[in-house]
Amino acid sequence: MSGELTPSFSPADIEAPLYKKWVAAGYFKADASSTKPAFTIVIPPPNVTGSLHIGHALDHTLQDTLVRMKRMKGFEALWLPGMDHAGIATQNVVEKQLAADGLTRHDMGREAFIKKVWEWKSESGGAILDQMRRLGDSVDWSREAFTMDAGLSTAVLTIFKKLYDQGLIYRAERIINWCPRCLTALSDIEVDHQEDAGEFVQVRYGDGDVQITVATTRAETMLGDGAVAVHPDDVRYKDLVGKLVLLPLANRYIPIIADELVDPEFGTGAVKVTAAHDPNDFEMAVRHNIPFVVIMNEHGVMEGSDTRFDGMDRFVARTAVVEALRAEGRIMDEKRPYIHAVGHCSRCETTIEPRLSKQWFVKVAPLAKAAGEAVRDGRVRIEPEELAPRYFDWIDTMHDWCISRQLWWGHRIPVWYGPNDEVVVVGPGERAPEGFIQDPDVLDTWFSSALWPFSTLGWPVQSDDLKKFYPTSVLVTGYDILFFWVARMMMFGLFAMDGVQPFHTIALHGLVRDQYGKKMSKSKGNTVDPIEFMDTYGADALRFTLARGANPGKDQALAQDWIGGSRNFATKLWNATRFAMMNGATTKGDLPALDSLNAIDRWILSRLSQLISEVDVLLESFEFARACELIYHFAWDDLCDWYLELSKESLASGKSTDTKRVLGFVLDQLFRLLHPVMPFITETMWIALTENESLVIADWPVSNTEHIDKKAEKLVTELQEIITQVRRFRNDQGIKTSQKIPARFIAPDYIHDYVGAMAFVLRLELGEITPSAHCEIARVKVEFDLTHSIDVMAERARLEKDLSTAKKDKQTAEIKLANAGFMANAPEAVVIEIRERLAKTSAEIDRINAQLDNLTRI
RNA sequence: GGGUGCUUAGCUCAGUGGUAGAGCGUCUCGUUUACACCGAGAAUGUCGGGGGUUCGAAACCCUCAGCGCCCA
Repeated sequence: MSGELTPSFSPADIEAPLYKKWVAAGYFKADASSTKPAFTIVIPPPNVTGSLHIGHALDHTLQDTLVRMKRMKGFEALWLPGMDHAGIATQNVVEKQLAADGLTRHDMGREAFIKKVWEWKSESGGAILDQMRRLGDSVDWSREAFTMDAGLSTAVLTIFKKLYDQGLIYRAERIINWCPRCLTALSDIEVDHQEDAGEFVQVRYGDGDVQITVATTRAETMLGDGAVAVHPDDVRYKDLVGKLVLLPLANRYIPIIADELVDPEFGTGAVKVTAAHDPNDFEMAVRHNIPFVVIMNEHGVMEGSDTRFDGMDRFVARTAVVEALRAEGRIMDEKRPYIHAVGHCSRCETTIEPRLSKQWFVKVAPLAKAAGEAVRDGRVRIEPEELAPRYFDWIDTMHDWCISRQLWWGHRIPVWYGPNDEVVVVGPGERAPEGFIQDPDVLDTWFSSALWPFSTLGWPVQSDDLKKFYPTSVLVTGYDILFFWVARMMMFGLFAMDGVQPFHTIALHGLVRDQYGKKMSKSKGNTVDPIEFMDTYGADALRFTLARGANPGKDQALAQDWIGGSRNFATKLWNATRFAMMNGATTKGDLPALDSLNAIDRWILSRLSQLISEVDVLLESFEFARACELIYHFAWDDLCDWYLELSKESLASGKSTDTKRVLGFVLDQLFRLLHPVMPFITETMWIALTENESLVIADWPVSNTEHIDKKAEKLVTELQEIITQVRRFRNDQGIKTSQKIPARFIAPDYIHDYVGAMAFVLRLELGEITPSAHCEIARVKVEFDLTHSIDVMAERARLEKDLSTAKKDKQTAEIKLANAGFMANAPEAVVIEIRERLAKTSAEIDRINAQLDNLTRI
């Protein structure tokens, strides 16, 4: 039912039906055969296990804002949704379910387990998709993608083979990050470094002439030591280098070597070399031909040390080893707790164990170089640019990427091994030779997400989608996954697409923090639920709050009160629109000629025109916060507090049909401008007002420079000053709002047309009066006939306050103008401005003094 | 250790050379024919400290202090 709005705004009643309508109408569906220019965003794929958290809500709000704006601007806008298979996370979820029945994945076997995961996905996966509908995401559901889909899997095989053939994928035995709980290798970025309270002990090795004390935080690994290393220039140990020293407990002799890697300042300047259990030690061991002694199994349990510690958990062994060493009098010093950074599995928080193991790696140097260049030469822009150094810092020093995972859920590595150690990479559509066995591992989840901007568009098939929508326009994401994801997409995108970058712009936003600016975390209990917020305040209020807080690359604090404030804004708009419609606001017919309009109408059109051009520029440059701020103040201050108030008299008297048309126009344009951020409420109000089909497919407003009217703006500013002055007077005098005061205006001609409007706002009764008090600004005087005598004290206080302000302003102006340097160097316009300020404040001071004189006479 | 950002009103934050701003909170008054999820008015700041550049600095430079994030 158009043409009417319910007396109160109820988000819950309008949101779901509107979303259904939009999807049914196909507004979000992009057409690859369209002749319109393309605008593409691929969604950062949420985990299939995930649900919508407040960070998604922010990320999606910003993307939806851009996509909706571009759609209105006439672009063929595609926002492509989808999900990530999230290898470890998903496997953990399903394994946990199995564990409830006392089963492990090994009990089921690989094939059955994977089937189980797919079942889980179809039953419980993707909860986030419905939550995205709540938020109003204008994604093209017909193109929904999943990283394990057939098409995307083909993309994975294709690029794996291409990388392998060019020597960019290799298999090697290296020290990798190992999670003893997930039982898989992890890449560097899947490891979180936390400050842990550990221990730092100094252990004396050797006896008699050959003794040396080493420092360690992982005493148990000494059982696997292959050497002791010192810095080559360290005079303390010069004589010991080359000698063999007794390794306690293990009762082996190991060499003392010299290597540049050792920091002579750290600890005793001598370090133990445990080649199989530490990446730095590994490097040294390779250089010095030190044997790799593996003393721990995949579960982090001691094994193979041939000591009594075998069979102990690594942490139990740590204590036991230290005690055993102490018993031998070999502990020279110990610090406990010793706070140092320790790696933890980002999925399960288990302490990472560096482990010697054979894994597949991507050789990143050439790929990273291209990814760096694409940003350096300007093909890809990072917004805000302050974050670019962080990108370079990472990409210029990136280590080779360990891509194999000892999991079952994911893209299985397409490498087959023959009976005589032959290695064959099997591309899409190819078959492995008879008798070959496939590598059991799967690829890191980020391997497939790195292909997202083109695998979702059909690659490796040269599809219409790929031709139309690649490269994508902008990637909107939090700076926290710049390394995880963005850098990898850059590397693979440039490689797979023959140097064509995956996106033109990387627009980074910050993180949502709690109301005190603290990081949200489950352990702190300060997380918030966007769904609850939408239930309470509506999706528009949540979206507006997030967009209003989104300064490029900056974190934002969020509190429930902020969202309440946005809900209030929505209510305000709703009520203003109801009021406008009750008073006949219309969008029918042409806008009246400018010269036939009164100054108030011309003023709001002028303000609107500036708003449109400013908001447009701001949204195009990802300045969501500033754009929202401008809209908020235009709507609340200019439109509601001033334009509607100043128009009430003419609307009530029915004398102006022009105002009804202008009001309709302003609302129409405002709704268009605000629609990308608050789609639901604007759509509802706009349809009621215009009786048109949908704002989603309406045109984006264009600023009309002819509407800019400085004269009208100056006049209305003057009206605002008078009105504020009179309000202060009434307030200070304690005159009730409801009490009408007989009054008259003494003002120049150009004000006369607006005296009625002002009197209405100020509740003044115009007529011939005997004045007993007055207010005055610049060229306008308002005289009142007060039935009771005025509060002289209050009036004196008010005037004296104004006087002191004016005097201070005058003084600053005088000082400037008396400054020879200022007069000589300041630009002409600034000098004129200061002169005008001086004149204005001088007149102000005279006027106030006269009023104060008058007051003493009363 | 390397990189990077921040320090402005009680709180959270805008503000890149010309009289210090917003939201929320606070105080006073008020139901006037859209709205109390409201209106009107008010208070609140040596813009972290110290130097410098400039006619003029919250902003540019140097320096000190504190906080944060990323990486090692």
